[in-house]
Amino acid sequence: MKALAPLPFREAVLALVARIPHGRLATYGQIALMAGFPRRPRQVGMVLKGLPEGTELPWHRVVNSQGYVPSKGRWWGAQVQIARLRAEGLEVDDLGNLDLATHRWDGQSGKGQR
DNA sequence: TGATTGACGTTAT
DNA sequence: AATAACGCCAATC
Repeated sequence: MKALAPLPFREAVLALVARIPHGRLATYGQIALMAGFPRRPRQVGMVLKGLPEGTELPWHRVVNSQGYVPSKGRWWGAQVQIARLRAEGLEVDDLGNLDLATHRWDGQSGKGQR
C-alpha cells in the first residue's frame, strides 16, 4: 500500500496494451515509446508481470523487439503467452518465435497503418 | 536505507 | 553475425 496515486505509467501501458488490435503484436519498447517513456521497456514488463490472472488485457500480444516471447520460453508464463497467441490465430513456435515483421502494430489501430 | 534484480532496448566491440 | 556492456526505473531483498 503505497501507490495511493497510481502512476500514469502503469495506466498508460495498460491502456496501450488494451488498444492493440486482435492478431497484432507490439514490443515493450513500442509500448513504452507510445506511452511517452522511450527508455523504460523494462518497467512495461514489470507492469505486465503484476497483472492479475483474469485480466482482459492482451498482454500476450506484447513481445520483445526481436519478435519472440521473453526469455525464449524460459519464463514461467511464456508458454501461456504462446498458447494465447496461437489462439489469436498467429503463428508461434514452441520457443515463442512469432512473425513480428508481419504483425507489427503501428499504433494506429484501424487507420492507415502503413 | 542501501544493494540487487528484472516478462528489455540500444549501442558498442 | 554474435556477444558485451550500459542505461532506466521500480520492486524486492
